[in-house]
Amino acid sequence: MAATIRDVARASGVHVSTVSRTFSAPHLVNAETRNRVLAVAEELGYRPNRAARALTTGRTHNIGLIVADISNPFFPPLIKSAQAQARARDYHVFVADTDEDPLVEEELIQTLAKQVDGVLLCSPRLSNRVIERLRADVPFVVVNRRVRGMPTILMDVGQGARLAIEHLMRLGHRRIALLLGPAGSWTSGEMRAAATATDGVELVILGPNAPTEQGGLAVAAEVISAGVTGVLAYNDLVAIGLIEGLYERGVRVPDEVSVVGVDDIVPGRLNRPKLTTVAMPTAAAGRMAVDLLLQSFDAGATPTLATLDTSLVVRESTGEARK
Amino acid sequence: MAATIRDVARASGVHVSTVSRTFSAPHLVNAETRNRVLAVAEELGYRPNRAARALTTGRTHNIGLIVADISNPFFPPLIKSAQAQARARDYHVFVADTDEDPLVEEELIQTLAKQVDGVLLCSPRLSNRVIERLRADVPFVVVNRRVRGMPTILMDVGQGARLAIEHLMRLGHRRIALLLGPAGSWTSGEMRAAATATDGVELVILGPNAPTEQGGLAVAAEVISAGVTGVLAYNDLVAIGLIEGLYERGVRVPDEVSVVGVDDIVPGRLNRPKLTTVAMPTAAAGRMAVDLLLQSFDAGATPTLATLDTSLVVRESTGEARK
DNA sequence: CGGCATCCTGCAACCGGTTGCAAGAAACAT
DNA sequence: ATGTTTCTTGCAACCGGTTGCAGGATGCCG
Repeated sequence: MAATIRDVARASGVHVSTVSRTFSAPHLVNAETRNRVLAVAEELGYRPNRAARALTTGRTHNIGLIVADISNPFFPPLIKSAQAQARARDYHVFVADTDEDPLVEEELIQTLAKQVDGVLLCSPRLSNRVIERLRADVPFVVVNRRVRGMPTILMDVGQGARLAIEHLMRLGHRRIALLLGPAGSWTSGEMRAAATATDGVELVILGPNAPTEQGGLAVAAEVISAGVTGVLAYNDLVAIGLIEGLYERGVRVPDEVSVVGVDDIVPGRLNRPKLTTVAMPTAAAGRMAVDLLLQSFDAGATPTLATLDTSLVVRESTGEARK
Repeated sequence: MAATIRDVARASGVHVSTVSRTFSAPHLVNAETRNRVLAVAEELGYRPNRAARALTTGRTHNIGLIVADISNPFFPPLIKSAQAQARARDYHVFVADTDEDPLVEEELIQTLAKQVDGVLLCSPRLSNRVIERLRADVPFVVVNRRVRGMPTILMDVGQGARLAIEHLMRLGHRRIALLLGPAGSWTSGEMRAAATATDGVELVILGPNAPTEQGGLAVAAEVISAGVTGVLAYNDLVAIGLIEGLYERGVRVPDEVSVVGVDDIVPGRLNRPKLTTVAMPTAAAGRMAVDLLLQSFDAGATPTLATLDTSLVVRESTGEARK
């Protein structure tokens, strides 16, 4: 059995409260005593039990990070930067995956609620209503979804969609398909709104689609029969799947159809043709999300909204429109 | 403030112990009382505090999952299957990423120790000695590393390496490069041992390399100057990076050099040429790891060793050796 | 009607820490 | 010598639950 604070107290001949202070408020204990306690603790291999500490302080020094699908390469950079930022602030991050299932998402939040000080909710699949209700259980920062009254990090995918469509139009494309994402996705709605608001383009909207290569593969036939020369896909995975699907049907990218993705994930850079895409500031988002969350702990709740700009990365999957 | 067990007790006119039993041992409390308590609890939005419960029971019903690099696509399938299996057993999984840093890994284990019932340690970068010491703090199951006296899941990468080399030899390759992984990697050692033990092949060993596309890109020049016609890479990411690096230098795969990866990750399937690779049974490994861990809780500690077979998936990155 | 088992509930100690309060000792001021 | 302040430490209650034990109520049996 691991040593407890009482073992250390007994072995060093002081009261448990003195041992406690040695670790959580060292300036309150005499240097000599402190050193003795530390020596004994070291010898016994004592480490404060963070869960027990949390019971009285109300602070676990952990934060939860919930993502819809950990195998989507979009998330790891965000997770990594959040983890790094948290570590620098003496916090730890627990990641959990909801499998794109709102029920699992809700259950996970409930479970995490008492074991973390706050939760980073990335690309949630839950409705705003449910999220607002759950806020009573644990503080949130929401990433990639606008929820009023809550700290939020948005990556301006609407602006990104505009960049992509303008890029395609400059290349002479007039009839463009927009591949939507899954039904509950805020991102998908933003892209649609931005695309619809653009003048001078015939828009064909296809979807909802699964946010994976499978989703892209599955929609390839529809894209061909829609007679478009340019495509803006919900994300890079869909774009990669689409290119694969087009390739299988003898349609060449970018010679016959130009494809733009969103996210700028690693596989897109390795794809052939290399993917033209809207780069999302994921690392910055992860960092800011942690800061916003920690900030929301002590400051009088001032829900902040941060909107991060996206940028277009032109590679090889887009080219001049065929006449 | 969230409702506690005492709030519920007060509001329903029973003692806290009765409320406690209503949730953790319902058969011990009268049906009528139980329903009343449940109704009050529902109304107050009461949920048992799992951390507090863990303090007395010693069971958190959480398990930790530590991986070296969450952005390596090798891990997500393992994470997902572990999570699914855990959920079915009423456990939750917390994932953490060590950034390939042994010190971070150790710190993470210490932190997790009191907040989970056990830890799945995947492809650890720590030395066996340290792992054996940390076992005192928390039960482990180790994946992809042989640690004596501990439950272990191995994927037989030695056998996989043999499959890959035999495949290359059948295609007429005689001079083959083996790209090692990072220094502390058990997997890398196993591959080397298996490759060295194979007769009839001139082996060129290159490395250690970072287990990423960067690692593959960086070693491309060396591969060319080594004058080999076949390559077995530490993993798919390295293989993809290598193919990219060879391509940049005008060397065609598989026409001039054949490349075999290890892992069978998704990007390898999307790569062009599609990657020939040694498929790892990651989903099975995740499932078994959870089972082994849960099993180690109640059973009198019987450290088990499970070795899972790998298989060769032949795609487009290997072909006949040039004469 | 007495004896006994069963069911249900309360009491109180406990898990491993934290923290407000008080008291003794030492240092300092007057 | 006395009063005041500053340090240091112990005491005990508390965080939110769980659980062994005991006792009252009820039902069953002979």
